[in-house]
Amino acid sequence: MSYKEYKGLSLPEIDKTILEFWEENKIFESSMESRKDAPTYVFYEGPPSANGKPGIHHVMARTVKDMFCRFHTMKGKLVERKGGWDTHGLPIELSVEKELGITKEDIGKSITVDEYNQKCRETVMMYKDMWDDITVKMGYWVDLDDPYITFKNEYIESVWNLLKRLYDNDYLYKGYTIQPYSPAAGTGLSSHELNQPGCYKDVKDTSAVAQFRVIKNEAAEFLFETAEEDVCFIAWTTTPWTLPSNTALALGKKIDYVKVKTYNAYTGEPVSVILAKDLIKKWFKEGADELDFDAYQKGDKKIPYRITGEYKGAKLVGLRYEQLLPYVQPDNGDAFKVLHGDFVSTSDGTGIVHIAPSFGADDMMVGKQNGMGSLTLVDKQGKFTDDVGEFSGRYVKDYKDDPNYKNVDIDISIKLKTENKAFNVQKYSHNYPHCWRTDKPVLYYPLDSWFVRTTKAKARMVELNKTINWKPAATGEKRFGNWLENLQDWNLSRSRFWGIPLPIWRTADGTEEKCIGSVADLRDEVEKSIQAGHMETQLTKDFDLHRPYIDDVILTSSKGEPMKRELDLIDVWFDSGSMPYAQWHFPFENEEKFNPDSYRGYPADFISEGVDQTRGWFFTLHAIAVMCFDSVAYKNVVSTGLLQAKDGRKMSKRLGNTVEPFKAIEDYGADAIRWYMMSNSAPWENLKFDLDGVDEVRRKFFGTLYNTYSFYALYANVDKFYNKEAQVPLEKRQEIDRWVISLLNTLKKEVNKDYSDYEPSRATRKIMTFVDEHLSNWYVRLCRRRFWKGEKNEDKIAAYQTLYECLVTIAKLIAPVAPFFADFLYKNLNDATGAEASNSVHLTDFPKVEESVINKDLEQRMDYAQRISSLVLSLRKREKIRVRQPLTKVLLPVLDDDFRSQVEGVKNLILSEVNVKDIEYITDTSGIIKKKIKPNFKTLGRKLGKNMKSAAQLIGGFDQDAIAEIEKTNGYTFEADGESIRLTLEDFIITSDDIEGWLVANDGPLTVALDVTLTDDLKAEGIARELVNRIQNIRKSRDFNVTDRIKVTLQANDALNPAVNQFGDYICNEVLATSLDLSANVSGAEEVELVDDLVVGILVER
RNA sequence: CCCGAUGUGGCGCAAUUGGUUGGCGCAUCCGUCUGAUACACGGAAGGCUGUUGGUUCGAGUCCAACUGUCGGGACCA
Repeated sequence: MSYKEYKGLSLPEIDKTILEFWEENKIFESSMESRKDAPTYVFYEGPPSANGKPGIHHVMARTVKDMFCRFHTMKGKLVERKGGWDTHGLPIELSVEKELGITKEDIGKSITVDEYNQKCRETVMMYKDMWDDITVKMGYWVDLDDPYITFKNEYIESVWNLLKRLYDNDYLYKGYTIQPYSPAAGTGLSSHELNQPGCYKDVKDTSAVAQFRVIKNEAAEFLFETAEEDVCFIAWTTTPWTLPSNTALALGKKIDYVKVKTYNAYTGEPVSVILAKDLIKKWFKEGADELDFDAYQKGDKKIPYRITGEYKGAKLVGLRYEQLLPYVQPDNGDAFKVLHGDFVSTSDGTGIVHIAPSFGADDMMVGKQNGMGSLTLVDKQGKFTDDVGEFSGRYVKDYKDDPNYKNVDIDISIKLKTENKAFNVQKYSHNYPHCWRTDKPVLYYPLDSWFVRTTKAKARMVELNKTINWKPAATGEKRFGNWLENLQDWNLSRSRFWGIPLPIWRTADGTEEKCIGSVADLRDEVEKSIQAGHMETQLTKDFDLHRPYIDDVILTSSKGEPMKRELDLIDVWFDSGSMPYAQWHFPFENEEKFNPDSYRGYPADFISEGVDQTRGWFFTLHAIAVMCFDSVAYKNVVSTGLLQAKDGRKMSKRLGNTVEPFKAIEDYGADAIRWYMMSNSAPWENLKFDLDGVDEVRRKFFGTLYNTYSFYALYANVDKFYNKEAQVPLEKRQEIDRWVISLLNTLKKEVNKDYSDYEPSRATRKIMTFVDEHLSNWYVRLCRRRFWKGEKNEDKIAAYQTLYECLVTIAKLIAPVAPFFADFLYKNLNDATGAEASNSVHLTDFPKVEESVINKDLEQRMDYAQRISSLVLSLRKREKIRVRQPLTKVLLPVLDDDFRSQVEGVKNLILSEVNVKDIEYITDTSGIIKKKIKPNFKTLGRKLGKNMKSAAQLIGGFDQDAIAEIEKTNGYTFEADGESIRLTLEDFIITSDDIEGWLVANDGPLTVALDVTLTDDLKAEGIARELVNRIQNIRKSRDFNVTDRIKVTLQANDALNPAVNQFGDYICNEVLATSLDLSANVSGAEEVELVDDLVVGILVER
């Protein structure tokens, strides 16, 4: 079978061909089947939600996942890749509500919970086909046939089992917290919802500074100068409606406070107020401290004041004050006391903070810490309860769009003013969160919630995190590490409908509760309940564990009381954090995957998601693993960066700068996109995605590789080389063969290391350099003649074998990143030769390094050759001498014998590459080399330390004689601080960058001069080579076969005579001519310009 | 406001972990080869490494502050 040849490179075409091949031959399945008894490399797929369309950033994330799974498969591991779908959560509820045109309030009214959930179930998979499609098209190998789905009963049962484990180990508790709550929508809001654009709005509210009268007792004595003095703490609030619920004040221990004597602006009564010293200027007019107190009249614009005391906050802590609006007293703790709060600042307000524990998270916290009671005088509709006097029943904000709504904040302020309790009332503009659905202001409200006591496992979580290999490390140490250090308990409750129900049942009085850990347990409990008369029948076989059905399950307590389920659902993050276990329905099935003797399925060796999952999936996986199994959930984690538009901004539909993934793949091929993404920068950097960059990858990398293959295929077919011949031993091959094989093995080694270290950009860049610079632009270019010239002898076979090995190896090295092209290349080669048994590159093993063929001397030698050639070419260019014009010699200064012998080894390569006859080495003794000396800072730094500067200056001043002396004596003795320090040759870098009387070029330590003298012989040879070139061009333009013999006739011209006479045989040989004649009159000749001003006629006949 | 990442020719990225001549690709300009026809190859030009200060004999690299960008969190009185 011959090698396939193609008209041109089309990556999208290759995608299609290879996809078809994979499907027909079940390559993905085979790649796992063939490893089924091998050690595992465990990968977890973070489930996407199929209710949104896949974007180009998913291609990025999944390329990372795919490539490491493919790599480890090739390394001989069994890599199971179970796909999954995230099916619960708010986005799904929202899209359903949007589709049906309903809101949360309608659920249970205009639509039953049953119907609602049914709709969710359908919506969840809305774009599943599209996801499956992109998965296939981008070449992501993941098991789509048997994915885990978070809404399935099996999945839920596993989650319940985890919850039960937590419950049994005292990790679950019910408690109050202050959460954002929308009275208008009647629902709590997640911080996620609050962070949606537009939620924080600038609003003008009535703000009040209230006066809290200090109770004069022993502790407070020091504040009072006279018995009648009215001393008040003043505290500012932008939500006066919380004032009736005030139970404490908070200030900072270290903050300086003052007592200021003044008059109340509204009543004109004398009063002494306490506030932070830093904030005096905010509340008192400049110069008013000099006004006459007795002259003050009620209503004066400037109110006189005097500072009459100064105290540290610590001294005020513990003092008591009179309740501001005494409608109700708290019965659940102490009240009306001054506390210390860390959060108190003097950036605004008065430095004293009004605390209503029911309406602020900080308030709640500081209140709890100090045993304070709370008042919740606003109900869930957002109106005052019945015991708030004249305010009873009034809405604290306009939640009902009532045209007659009267602002309660204002009325409360007025009441305070008239009762001499308001120090200041004014409009205040600030940023306040609003419910994104109703557009109404949010309240912070105490809500019942179930919590996971993650704080209890904090130390262990921190400890185990240190064993995880994070890419990049900073994400694990800093971002995730800091987050763990500041861990709060995990609020598990969500008051929604579509999600996993909390499996906890309680008696009405809350004295007894049960946590259910499996369906079997549930059935047992139901059985008991039936006997107790709370239920009539056992659950059906396929009983849906979702709401509303589960809510109808009533259990029975030890005393025979009915127990009802806590209505909450759990946070969907718990769903996804449970996937290691729930995807296998553990512990009800697949226990062997979790067997500590083998651990074939747990924990994961590798996961990867976007960095935004740090506090999401990465955390929940970790938390659940640590709390339930005292284990990590993953050993290696790559957190990928953001995919931005090419202008560095976020991709968004609004800006119209999104890249459509299907179209991109259709246009450029999946591999170009994958390779671009992996090679452009490390996966955790943000990627500015630019299709021009993808196109560049296609041209430069895949184009070059394709051409290299095409070249190989063209000649190998002509020579019928199918790699059946015995391998020519390396020592019998040419040096350039040994070189490229050496480099290839170095490449294998490094790529293997980079892939193993999760460093795809390093690996891909090295491969690109090898393919472009070394394989194509050096090996193939220099060896081109070997492939088409002469018989199929040993040297030719060696060349084929060498190039074949390079190409096959490259196919394997790129297979994880560019799975389509890799298989295309591999199959084109291997299908023709049958050298390996595999019919796909993805079933082969990753190439093993042959250390014995790595020859660093050889690599360095060739590096010299490449660089010296480049220098000579640049000199030619500067002198405007074309490459086809041969020259006599290159001059090369030699500083040590090693260098000379290295160059000697590649001399012929250099000479033919740059078309020069000889290399002349010049040594010291010639006297024309100018040397330069430089300190070697790396070694000198240790020896000299502070004396570096003077040493560097001294060394810089060395002349040729001094340098010669150093070389002769192998060093130099340096005097400093009365000490003499012996420096060796190693401490200097001696180079030669000039040759007297010659034009030179240099590159680092290399220096090259070119003899540009042209003799008649050289000119004739130059012409001969130009002729060869022109005749070849004519052959090509006539579409002659590469093997056709020709007859050449030249229009006679004196300038051609020397060339034809001396180099006629050479010309004939090169162009496969049987004759080469000069004729005075050639008809049908092509007129061609040979060199400047020399036009000749050439006739080429078959 | 807090935390993290990041800032290197016009653009996208490197720099052996602190060593003195800061590389590569694209784009630009000028050329050139080829029995690989793929806009391939070569060359040139292009930089006060965000700013300021510090540590050090020596800083793109370490530290601090500031500043721009991105992300995460908090947003309260």
